[in-house]
Amino acid sequence: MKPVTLKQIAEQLNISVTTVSKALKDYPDISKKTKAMVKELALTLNYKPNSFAVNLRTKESKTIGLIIPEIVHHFFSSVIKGIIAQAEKKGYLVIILQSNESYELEKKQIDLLLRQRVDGILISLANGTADYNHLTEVLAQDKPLVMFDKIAKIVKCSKVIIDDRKAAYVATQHLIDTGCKRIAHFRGALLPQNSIDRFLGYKKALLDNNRPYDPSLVYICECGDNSFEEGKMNARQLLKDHNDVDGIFINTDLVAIGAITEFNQQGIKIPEDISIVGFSNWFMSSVISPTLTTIDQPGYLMGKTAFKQLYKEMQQVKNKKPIVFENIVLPTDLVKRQSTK
Amino acid sequence: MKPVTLKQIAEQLNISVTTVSKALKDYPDISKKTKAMVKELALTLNYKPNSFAVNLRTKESKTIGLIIPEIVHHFFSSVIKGIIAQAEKKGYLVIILQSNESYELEKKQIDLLLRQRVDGILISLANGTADYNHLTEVLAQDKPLVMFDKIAKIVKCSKVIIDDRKAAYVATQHLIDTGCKRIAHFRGALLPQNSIDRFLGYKKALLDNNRPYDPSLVYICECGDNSFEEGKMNARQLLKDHNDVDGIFINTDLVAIGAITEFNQQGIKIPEDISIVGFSNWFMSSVISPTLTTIDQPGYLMGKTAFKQLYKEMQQVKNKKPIVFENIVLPTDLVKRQSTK
DNA sequence: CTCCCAAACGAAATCGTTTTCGAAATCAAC
DNA sequence: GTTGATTTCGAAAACGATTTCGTTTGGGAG
Repeated sequence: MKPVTLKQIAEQLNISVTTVSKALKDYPDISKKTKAMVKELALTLNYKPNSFAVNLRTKESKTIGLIIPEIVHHFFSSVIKGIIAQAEKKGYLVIILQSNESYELEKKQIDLLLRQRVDGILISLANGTADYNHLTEVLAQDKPLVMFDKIAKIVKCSKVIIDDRKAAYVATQHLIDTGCKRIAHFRGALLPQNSIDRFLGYKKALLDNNRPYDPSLVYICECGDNSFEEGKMNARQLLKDHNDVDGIFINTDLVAIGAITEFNQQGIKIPEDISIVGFSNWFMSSVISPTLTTIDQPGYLMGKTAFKQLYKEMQQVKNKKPIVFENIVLPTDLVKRQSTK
Repeated sequence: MKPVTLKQIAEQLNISVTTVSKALKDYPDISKKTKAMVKELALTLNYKPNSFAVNLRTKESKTIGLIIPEIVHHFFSSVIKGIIAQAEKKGYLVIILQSNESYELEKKQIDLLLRQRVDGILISLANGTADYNHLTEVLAQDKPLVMFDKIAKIVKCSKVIIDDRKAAYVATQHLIDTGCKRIAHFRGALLPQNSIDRFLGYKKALLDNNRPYDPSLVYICECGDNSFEEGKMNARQLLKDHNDVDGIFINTDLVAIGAITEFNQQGIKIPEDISIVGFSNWFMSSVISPTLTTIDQPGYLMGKTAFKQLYKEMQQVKNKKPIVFENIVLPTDLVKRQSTK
């Protein structure tokens, strides 16, 4: 009933706990005979080391924490999958917490993870996070912290991101290259770095092509939930405000799909009347009609890369070496489909 | 740098570790003055109890394990969200593992979780799982185990499910009621209980309405990955095999959406030529054109409920009471949309 | 002044491992 | 038969907290 301990094995074999421990870990100073004996009994008793005791001694938990704004989200769940897969390979377990885009929660969760003595933390910031003391506290303890996707440039730690600005630039340039004259932008929330960078890429592409930048063509959503509904709303508003827009670069595929749906319903033709480029390459974008031109954002790879970097840093800490921060930028691709000419 | 311990606090205040521990936990035999002193220093030193040490003594980890076949999946990620939200409320952390539909992995992961001494386990079975020794091992240790969604009826533990058979019956009946004469079924993989029950519901609805059951109308997919492509393939095959089918009940929304796309491309009209009912009420099904009639499967609620049941059982164990198993069946709804008349 | 009781604190055992440092035993060599 | 080296094992001290019993102290009652 109660889990088997080293002590019980030792007593049954009339040897010491020390010997049992060493035998199971193949220490060289234990005879083959004893080792065989111990291992066999351990197996039949179904012995499993008590991780608390092990961790307490070794000061390693073989566990990492993951804080993410939202789990039910294709991109983020791909990231999670990448992280978990990679972590498992290296023998690490992952504790997942969802910040719900709340700074307060995020703070509490960092605290929880530190109490839990995780070996490292992966985090994608909540939109509301503007103060970084909870993060620097982690770093001050020499505990590896890697930020991904939604990061804060100011915090001195490793980061795994895509080049949002460049990707947005490419997306906008594509609209220009395919003949769009007046290009709008659905940007979503105001604050997150993603939103800022994508907006800047959009703006720069316009200016580099000697197009005027018109702020009234940029649609901001205070609610900023990047929803299907947001896309429909913005599309409706756009049709009211400007009848001359013939291209839109949209922050997120889901919003873009909302917009497409609205345009379809109102009889606006895509791409003849309006071209659309989305962002994420959510797999649904190849299913919608018309299929959506978009920027491919490699979620699984990002998760995998983020864990690899965290692992590297955990090794550095283990070897008493200083942590070397890295800034990893993953490539993105423009996926051309039917929503642009 | 290294985390603060009770000992350090004790030394700074010239009192014993015992007193510090008791003060922080508000034992009645410590004076208010000492308590205040200790608590203040603990705060300024940013003391966080070492969870390993605590767990080792108390034999509670305040951690549960979650094994799920696939994370990147709208239904499952909703379940995860429900579980995590509820767990956090009760002060539990969640370790997530993905079995990738592999029995071998699932077995290893159960072992991992037992080593980790989690207080309980939530699991949705892999399709390949047919042997349940790894699960009964958990139960034999008096460790709460709750299965959800993809369960094994044979295992004696609590389960949270929907009534797949009934839901499928309702779906099929709806096709019959709206005038379909010959109704096919895309069933996906052969093994999982879900697939079996939905098939049985489909069959029973036919027989109850004096319709012949024709096995050639049931499409099985050995790959059984419930993909968009599977839907397209099955649809293509169906058009070749039977030109008289005018209704399909499909195992999963994603497959249904694949089928719809194929039918759209081939000029088959929905619902005029063929009516379709899906399963899940994935939010994309209200976005596709035509919108998809489907069975609403409450993922978030299922996660929440599963954790609540697990929590109840963990309390029972804590209070040395026998675990009471429960079978919880959550309600489903038929959501009528454009893909049926 | 004694006795007793309550309030306030501490010593020590415990949880289950790991690891250092000796100690015992075996064996070979001289 | 002594010495030295090699195997093979164990005692004991950690790791950081919790908790059971004592022990001390002070004050009040008699």
